[in-house]
Amino acid sequence: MTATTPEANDDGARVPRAMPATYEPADVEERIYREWEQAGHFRPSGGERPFTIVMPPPNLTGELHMGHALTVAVEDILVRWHRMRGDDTLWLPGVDHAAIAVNTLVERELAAEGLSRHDLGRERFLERVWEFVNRSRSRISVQHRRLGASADWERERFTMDEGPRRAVRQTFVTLYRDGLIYRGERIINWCPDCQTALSDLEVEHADEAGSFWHIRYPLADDAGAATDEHLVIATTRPETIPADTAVAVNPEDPRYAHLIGRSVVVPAGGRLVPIVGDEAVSLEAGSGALKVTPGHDPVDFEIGERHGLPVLSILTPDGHLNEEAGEYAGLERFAARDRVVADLQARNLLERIEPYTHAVGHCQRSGTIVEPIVSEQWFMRVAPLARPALDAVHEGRIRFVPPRFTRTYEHWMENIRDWTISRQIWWGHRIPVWYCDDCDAVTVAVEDPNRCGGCGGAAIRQDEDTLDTWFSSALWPHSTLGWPDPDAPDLPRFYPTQVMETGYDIIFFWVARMVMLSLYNMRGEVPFDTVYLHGLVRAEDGTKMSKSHGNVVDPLSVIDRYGTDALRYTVVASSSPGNDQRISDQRLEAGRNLANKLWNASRYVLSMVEDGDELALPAPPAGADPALPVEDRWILSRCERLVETADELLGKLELAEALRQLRDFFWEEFADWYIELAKVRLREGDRTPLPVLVHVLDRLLRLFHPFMPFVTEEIWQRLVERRPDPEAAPMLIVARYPEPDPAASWHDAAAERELAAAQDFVRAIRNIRAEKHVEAGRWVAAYVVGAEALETARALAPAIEQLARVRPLHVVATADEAPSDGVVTTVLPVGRVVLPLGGLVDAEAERARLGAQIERLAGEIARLEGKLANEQFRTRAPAEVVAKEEERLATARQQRAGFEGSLAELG
RNA sequence: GGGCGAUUAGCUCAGCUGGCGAGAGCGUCCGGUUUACACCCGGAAGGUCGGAGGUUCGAGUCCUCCAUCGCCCACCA
Repeated sequence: MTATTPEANDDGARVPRAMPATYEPADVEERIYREWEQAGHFRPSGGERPFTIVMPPPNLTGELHMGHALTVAVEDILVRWHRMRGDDTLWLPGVDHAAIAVNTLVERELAAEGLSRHDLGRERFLERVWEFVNRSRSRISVQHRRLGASADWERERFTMDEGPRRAVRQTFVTLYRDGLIYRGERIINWCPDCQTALSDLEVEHADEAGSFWHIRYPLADDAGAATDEHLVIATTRPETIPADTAVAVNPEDPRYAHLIGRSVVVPAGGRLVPIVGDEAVSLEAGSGALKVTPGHDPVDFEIGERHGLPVLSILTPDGHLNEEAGEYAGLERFAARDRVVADLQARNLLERIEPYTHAVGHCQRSGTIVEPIVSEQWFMRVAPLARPALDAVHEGRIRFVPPRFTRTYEHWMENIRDWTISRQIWWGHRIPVWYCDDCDAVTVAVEDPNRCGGCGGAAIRQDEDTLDTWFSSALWPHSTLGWPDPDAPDLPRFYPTQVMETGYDIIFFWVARMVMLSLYNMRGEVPFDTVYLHGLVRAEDGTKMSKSHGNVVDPLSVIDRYGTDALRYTVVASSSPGNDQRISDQRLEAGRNLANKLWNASRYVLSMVEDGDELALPAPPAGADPALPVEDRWILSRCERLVETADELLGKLELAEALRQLRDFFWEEFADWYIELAKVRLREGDRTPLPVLVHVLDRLLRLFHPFMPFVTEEIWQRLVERRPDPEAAPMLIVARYPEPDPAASWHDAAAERELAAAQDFVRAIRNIRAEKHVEAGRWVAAYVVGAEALETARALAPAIEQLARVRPLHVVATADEAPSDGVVTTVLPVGRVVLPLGGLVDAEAERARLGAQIERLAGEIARLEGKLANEQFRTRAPAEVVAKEEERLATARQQRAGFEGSLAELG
């Protein structure tokens, strides 16, 4: 609690800690974070409404990406906001095991030692992985702390821990029993580099320039010998020719229909295969005849099934051709392609080569070109799960922000295909299935069995494969809360969670699957009600950040340079949901500058406070207290409106807009105007602005805190040394967030109007000074002619003098009372300002200036007159719009008359 | 082949259900050691809101078409 206890000197008097002139995040952040953590403020407080966020798994590779930093920032903002509102907030940090990525990294480490995982064997390999993972995990939690994540670290969840592992197994078993998980031989995507099966989602298609080889397939005669006739077949993958088991043509195709039933000689390998007719063959594409390679092409696989064709597999797991490929056996797949082409050419079977650009599937992880191969894998039948997942969105039980992603989600769900869930890697949740050496039974169980569920024999072996990482990720919202433990206390309290925050690139991988499997496991209860999707964070040049481009901006180095608050500000203020943003030093500087400005404005306010100052703000009467100076009533009114705006925007998850509003109020109204106005009084020994300064500062710190937690906490703790929190909150993180006052007691429209008038006067004078190059240090006399704003101008005269650097300031009621010789005049809607600048004024120039103003106003008047003369406008536009235009017209006319008067006086 | 997004000041972007005399930050220009802050203060310049139609009293905002850029989905060889 040292932070809330001011240092005492020998007399026991309070000695406020010094505040350096520049805010230094590095001196503050780590200490503040420890204070929060030690005080236990990250744990649920037991408030009435639960608010839950489960932190998305960061990248276990140990690198922190900007996208994840944004996720953490947004979630932390929401968590802090809810916590300050008294909600029972639970934020569980978690790590998923990122199976393929980790596997690859560890294998790479091994390769550097000249080893492969097979040299180590499963057990020793997994030991290596755990070493790696533990290193990464500690790095990850440090990273999150530095981002300011106010999560309950003591309850960190890792999907490979016991609890989540039970959840994975339980889900697998239930799905299996419900017939939604099955094992089968299908054509799947295979990455020869990662040497595992991949789901469709993990394959990224990219257009690549390649070739279209047009190849002659000789027709065979009845005896099976090649004839001189041939069929031309086009392919982009000649290396698969040895696996051809048929040629297919469209039965409607007049060119080829008569050939159905005959055979061709496969030009590589020489096997004799039939010509079949199949509707799937396009009449337009290629040459119209298709080579059928069921072992290495998904379309062909289906054709093969329809015609009972044999399936030939000619690829080894690492992408070489196997003995089925005959003379090409042992060649790497692309070397084989070249060889096949060369052979065909030599035998005059290559008709032509056409340049061709087509989509090629790449492994998301390794970038290697994936191969479709036939393999025995585990699959999840997702169509039955998709139905309730669609309903949940249709019925509005889950809402997307921004809503346009609803369609993306629906489209995917409606066209969903079975999910390949088994992976041939070792790190991951092992498939809870055991096979028996003595019988055909498979045992599927949550607990490791010791005998076969079929024959009871002890000779059982567990399936070697592991599950797709996204399988366990899909359980995240409930598995982290303790499911399937029936006594898990968090589950009934904190499930469903409220907001799921993530990048839109991950809707299918994660969001959709969380919805499906959570609904399934949680008896139809949705995992979260809102999916908030942020855009991608791009590099300064607009390209995607990637290591190969070398344009990755590391959040930690940004924090080192600018501070966490600056990073959070930048990344949140410039992000609207679903839209990408670019990050640059310039933007980060803006964030740092704001933190510094907060620091300095606070420094000023706090430096003004002395022992014995009255800091309590009188409670507002039903209306704002007319006894208070107008600027006090103004800022209090504006501040109340800010609270209302922030409340509304945060409720709508419009974080960026809320932050902009906070910034604008703080900088432009509080710092630039109110503090400057207050200085005038304080210099004269009037202490009455202090309660207002302290009050507004206090509200601002609270409002800003979720966004910029460190600088606000550091300041606030110094603030409460001077004026304790009314609710005795020990730290800002658990102080009360400002909420709108239902009575709107501080609203004061009159004060807002009056102060706006004073601002107009000041700006007009400053404008004239700048335009006429009056030296900034020089004090000149000025006249303010105010009709309705007269009283305000009088009351604020000392402030206007100070802010506009005019002295003496004459506040007069009519223009006659101001001089007209050697003056510069500006007519405002609220009155006019007259600056007698004598020798500085060139009468000719002033005439021109006034003339230009008159002309500008004349244009506006004409426009408004035209609009108001339009009967259609008067009848169809809402009355208040018409009234507004009429008022504008009146004001413009009045202003013009004022300028014309000044012009006439000039002669 | 389908779908989505972007196009607003020199740059990066806000502008929610149509009322906008279109905003911000950075940059530019002019002027400032006013004892919180030069990571600052004051002032200014700068946009026919990608193009063409349409709906409307009124369009940056809604509709149609087009152009450019980007993304996602898709088994067409």
